[in-house]
Amino acid sequence: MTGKERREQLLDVARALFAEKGFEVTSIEEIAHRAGVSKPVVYEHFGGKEGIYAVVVDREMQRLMDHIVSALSGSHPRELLEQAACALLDYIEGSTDGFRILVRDSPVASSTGTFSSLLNDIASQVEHILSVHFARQGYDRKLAALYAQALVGMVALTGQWWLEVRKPKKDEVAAHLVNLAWKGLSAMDPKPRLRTRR
Amino acid sequence: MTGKERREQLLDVARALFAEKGFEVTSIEEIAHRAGVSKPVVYEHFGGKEGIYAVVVDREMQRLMDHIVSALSGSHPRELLEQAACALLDYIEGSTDGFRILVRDSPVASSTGTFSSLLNDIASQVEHILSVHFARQGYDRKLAALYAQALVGMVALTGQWWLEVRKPKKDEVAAHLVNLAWKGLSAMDPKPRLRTRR
DNA sequence: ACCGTAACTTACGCAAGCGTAGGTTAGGCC
DNA sequence: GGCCTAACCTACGCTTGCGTAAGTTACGGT
Repeated sequence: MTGKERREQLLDVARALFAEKGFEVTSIEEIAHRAGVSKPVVYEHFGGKEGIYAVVVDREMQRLMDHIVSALSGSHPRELLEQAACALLDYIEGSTDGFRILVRDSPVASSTGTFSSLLNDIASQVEHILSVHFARQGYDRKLAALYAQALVGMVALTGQWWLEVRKPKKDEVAAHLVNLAWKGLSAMDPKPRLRTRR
Repeated sequence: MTGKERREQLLDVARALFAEKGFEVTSIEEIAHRAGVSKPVVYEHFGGKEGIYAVVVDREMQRLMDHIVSALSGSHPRELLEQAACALLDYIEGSTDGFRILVRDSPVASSTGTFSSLLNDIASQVEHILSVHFARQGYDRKLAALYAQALVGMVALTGQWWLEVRKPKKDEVAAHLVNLAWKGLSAMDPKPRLRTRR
């Protein structure tokens, strides 16, 4: 097997293991073993555990960001919200393991002292979008950060839950999330539908 | 130092360490050392790492639940929401370390295979409350689970974020969360105020 | 046919950390 | 005063898992 191939295979195996057991508990030996290879091969390619983990996380972040950014085509915030929610659920469905990894906290991230979750990066993207909307509506821009966290938390935890139960269908989940975020509990649509989708 | 005292002290130390570094990374030796005592003392009291962790988590869950349950006095769902949000933020403020622990995933929890976070227990409480409201409004009760996850995720991630930035003030954060959940982005109050609080 | 390199191996050194065995202090109780 | 027990210690065995050193196969180019 060529170097490139092996490298990709190792990344696949590692992603699955990190998703299943977390960073600390996963051992390099296990990664190597499951790839049908011996330990030093992993060191050859990635230099160590942090190394391979970093690559896995980086790729997954990239993947997720691409997914979401390319989905945002609308101008109205409600459309954007809908598209973002759909994109995230698509990502969760398509890269379940990756999502599981992103949701756990990173190993060294706590060394920064600050709130670790990688969802923070996403939240700050959302914050920018919201900030524009807020300015237009006359709300305090400072509050965009708060609402961004709230929205991201809403979608992320629901996504994590949906990952297990897989019911109702994805589009329906997205429609309800948008429904809640946009209209609120007081004025919810009993049977919300997606508007921009497909 | 008497047995009871030592036990409590060890629990305090362990809570702080688990919050700071997570379960895997925290060692019994470190707990013992920081308590100014040697390893076997910890084993004497708790039998092992899982043992002391279990007690810490159990206490913290209890504490959180008590906090929230005792705060719920209203009848209108909006009041309940407001009270719950306030209670959670109070808890976060008062037991920062405990909240950090509850938010991380538990060590053996992934062995169950199912979605690990302890927030799930809270979500199912919320689900019951929502379910009543949904029935009254003619919504599909099956959807209460989804909306419960969404609401819990919203408050939890915002709480985690607020833990770091500590701004704006707690009551204000609660007011905005209720604002978003109740009225939605489309009809938000620019300067929401708490209604039931104090 | 020969050499070099790329892919991979076995085998080891080493540190961290769990859990335990056995011994030591000290204070209450008869 | 002698004894028992509760609280604690030092010291050890053992496993796991990281990272590395040195050797082996196989294939392509000259």
